[in-house]
Amino acid sequence: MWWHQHNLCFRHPIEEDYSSGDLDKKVATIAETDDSAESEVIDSHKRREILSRRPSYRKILNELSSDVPGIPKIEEEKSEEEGTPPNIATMAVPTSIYQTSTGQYIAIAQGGAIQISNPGSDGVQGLQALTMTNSGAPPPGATIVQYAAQSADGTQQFFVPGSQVVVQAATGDMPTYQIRAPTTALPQGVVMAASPGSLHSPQQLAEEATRKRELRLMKNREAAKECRRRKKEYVKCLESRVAVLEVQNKKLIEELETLKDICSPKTD
DNA sequence: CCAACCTTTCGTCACTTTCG
DNA sequence: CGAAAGTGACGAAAGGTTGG
Repeated sequence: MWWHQHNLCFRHPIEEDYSSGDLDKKVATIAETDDSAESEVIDSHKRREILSRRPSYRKILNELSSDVPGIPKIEEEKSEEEGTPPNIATMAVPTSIYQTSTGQYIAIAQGGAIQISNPGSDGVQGLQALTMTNSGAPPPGATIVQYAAQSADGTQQFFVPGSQVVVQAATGDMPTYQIRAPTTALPQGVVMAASPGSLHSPQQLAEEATRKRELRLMKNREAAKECRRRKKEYVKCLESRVAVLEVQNKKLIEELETLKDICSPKTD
């Protein structure tokens, strides 16, 4: 059965119909019916070693666009790196704005409201409002705030100066953010995560490892989304280029026929 | 109506490429 | 050179389609 999978997977991605998902399905079905999982992994590795990669979609499309003026380039996203994102400006007088290690912005207003924005999002869902459940003195434990995040489910941790540490305490559809008292004071505006050197117990190390894994998975999830978006854009670009070339080809054929008629008029 | 099949979308892993 | 980003492959899940 492996020959089948090899044949499928060795097809160059550009040659495939991206809108069709049955290829994945067929491969999956083949994998499921194979009773040797170990050989599958080994074979998968061999196949990947043999597979040659081609440049990224962004690179290909940008090369295409440099050749053909009509094709737009895929722009690098810069908004998250150039100061406060636009949607932050709509907030109600935040006293502090922080950026997490994953690029999210967190603003804490004087009234205790917390807003989290995802700079990479489309702006509609990028801003989420949180309301702290305590407005006075914090309890000995933690203040739990919740928000309905559509994309972020990785664990994050960052410090809020003067009083608290914000920890994303749970993963899943409804992550929980906890505002905790920090063990040490941090300077204003510093955003940092717990470093391995500051951890002591095996449990803390395990939590740190879990946090890192969640962060990595979240980043990879977002990267995969972005990659698929670029791939779609790339395919659209190719399709439009095909359409343009077909029109050009048709015109050239017509022109050729006209010239033929002129050069060799019929003698009837 | 429902089971079987198809299509699409998404998360994850493993690996490659890019960047500082 | 290591970290981060990008991407192909894979599997799962959900929704759509179709024939009995």
